[in-house]
Amino acid sequence: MTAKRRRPTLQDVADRVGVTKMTVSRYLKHPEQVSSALRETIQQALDELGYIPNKVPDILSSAKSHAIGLLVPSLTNQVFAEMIRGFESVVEPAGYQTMLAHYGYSQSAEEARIATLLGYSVDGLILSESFHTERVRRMIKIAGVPVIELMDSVSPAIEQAIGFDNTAAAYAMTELMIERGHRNTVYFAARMDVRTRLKILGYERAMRRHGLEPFSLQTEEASSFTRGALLLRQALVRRPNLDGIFCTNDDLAIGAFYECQRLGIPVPQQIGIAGFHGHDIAAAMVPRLATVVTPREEVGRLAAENLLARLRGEPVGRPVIDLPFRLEAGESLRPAS
Amino acid sequence: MTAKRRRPTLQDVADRVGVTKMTVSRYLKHPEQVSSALRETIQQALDELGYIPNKVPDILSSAKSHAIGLLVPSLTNQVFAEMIRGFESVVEPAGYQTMLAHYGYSQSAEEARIATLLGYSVDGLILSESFHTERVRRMIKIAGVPVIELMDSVSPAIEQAIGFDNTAAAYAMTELMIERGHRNTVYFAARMDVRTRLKILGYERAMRRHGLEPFSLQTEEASSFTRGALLLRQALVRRPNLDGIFCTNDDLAIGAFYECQRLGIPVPQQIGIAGFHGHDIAAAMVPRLATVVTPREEVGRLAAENLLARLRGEPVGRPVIDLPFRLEAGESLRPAS
DNA sequence: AAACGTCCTGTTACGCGTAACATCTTACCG
DNA sequence: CGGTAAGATGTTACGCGTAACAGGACGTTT
Repeated sequence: MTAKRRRPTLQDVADRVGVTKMTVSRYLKHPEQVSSALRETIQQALDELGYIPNKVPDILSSAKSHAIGLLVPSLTNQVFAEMIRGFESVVEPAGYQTMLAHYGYSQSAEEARIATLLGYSVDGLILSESFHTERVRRMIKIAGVPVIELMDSVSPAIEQAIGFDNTAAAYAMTELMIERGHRNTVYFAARMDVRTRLKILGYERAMRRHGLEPFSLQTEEASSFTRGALLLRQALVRRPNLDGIFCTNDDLAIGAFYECQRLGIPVPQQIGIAGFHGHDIAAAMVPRLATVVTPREEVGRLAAENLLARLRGEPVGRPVIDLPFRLEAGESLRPAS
Repeated sequence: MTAKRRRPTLQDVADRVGVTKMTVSRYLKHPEQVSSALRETIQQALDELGYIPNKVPDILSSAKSHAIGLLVPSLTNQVFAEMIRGFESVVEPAGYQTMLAHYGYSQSAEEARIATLLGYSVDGLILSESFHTERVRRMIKIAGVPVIELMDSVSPAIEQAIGFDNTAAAYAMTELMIERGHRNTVYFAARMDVRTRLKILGYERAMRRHGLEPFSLQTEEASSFTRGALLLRQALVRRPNLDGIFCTNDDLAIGAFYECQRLGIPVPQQIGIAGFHGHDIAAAMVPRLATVVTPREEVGRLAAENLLARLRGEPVGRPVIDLPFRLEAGESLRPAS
């Protein structure tokens, strides 16, 4: 019977045709260099054996894998899912494979993932933070692969950052809330990553600028609808007369909104609510949620384009690519006076 | 100056220490086999050079990559994001790397992704469908890697399927709706994949069983909140006197719900609404959404455990692992009489 | 002191696709 | 018909970590 047969190699195909594996290899990469008589025979042998191209030997000798490592803190956070979609829409047609890894907002996990990805010889890296351990920076320098950092537009820690200005965005939304008469607001934050800190900064600056006292509620837990509800109840205890909630993302905002509905608090009359990112649901719900619409899919696309350019040998472009955000007032803030 | 230096290899480390690369390799894999005097020197050399382990040569000679290919149709669909989370929670601590790929519900794209993943020598594959092209089945057979198919509990096309019974789940929810007095219902389907078809089947069976006429509205577009709103308007035109909506997922259901709210249609008095999957938001919204709670994270975990067992050499377990689902009546159906 | 064991390090060979170069055939030119 | 070019195929070497085996140094046993 068939003993445990191993996956066919180029040599197996070549033997069947009666040529060397080099000829078969050429047929696969540069068919025009092979005589038309052989082409048919080789194709037939490939089909019969079911040859599956093996990239590993080439990766070993060329140290190029045609794979790009993409590191995100979390996959359940929709923002990153949409960023990934943008990224892949460019990278996949270009013939590159994405190696996705996530590190759960932990710097040591990020370090380990990067080492693993570099162990597979990825040609480039996309990171979702601009703060890294010393070892991460060193590894990347030694590996010599191009790196792009996403979702912030602060100065890049390594080479190039693509994102939007979280601080300015939060500042702008806070001002809109104030303008609409929500002056005694609370900021809801979850999972204190860098971006959240930048947003809080923008919120606080805008509040102070208008002579108001900023107040933020933070939790280490991941954000979710239920978390938003919880924070709302806490906020009402600590600031009973609050008239506005600005959330670090739409999930918290929607959770808070429903909790208001349950408690019979009219939105936006008594409390105005604003979210961040502008997911599909923000525009679908009643009332439409006020939110900062961020260009996350665009961030992914641009990251891919810039990285591919680097892999083609082009130099690093602008070190910071700052994309515009957009304020959506929705119906969860009081109407403009 | 430093000419373009390449990433250090084991040989570079060995040269610096004055041993052969075999000794350094041993230090990394079996440190107890190296004299304690050398250990320090080697570690120092590793640190100084910033050696990053290279997995590629070993993948080449062992044909084992310690990576598992995970194929999902879409990353923006939350169901898969949560399944992935369950999968990684098992696979990552076990020291395996996940290579994620998505194929946008296209069979030819699935074929291409599988070839790519096998080209990287993945040790196993997780697929999110149970229907595949002949070539896919052949490739997998030739590659000889273990494969698990997810999210259905129909008989596996290849070796083993892990999931839940979509047809039974849809049947059960349809019966619940009928029991609650929603008899003139419409099924909302988007993106007609296999699972959607199985659900429609369950819906139709339950309706017919009770002497009712099933009616389903389908679209090829991806589901979304806005899509749910759209479908609701279409349904009202085609079935003006409908009294219930059963959606293939929570997104459509929520979109339909908000559209009812906009149109002034009372839910659940005039129209009852049910979703599928039981995402966080279903329990958070007001009214709580009736939905089928599916064990998607558990599916991911079990898939990982079963695949790892296979990689340890254990035989295929039960060919079909059928996990239970749960009906959540919420507040978007009329109360039990 | 011969025989054997233990501990440590070195040597050799291997995996497989491809770039670079070598070789052979055939064709066409003056 | 020698010479050269073009076209097709073969040969060689390489990438780098590791399993398997070999060998040297030292200690212990009888």
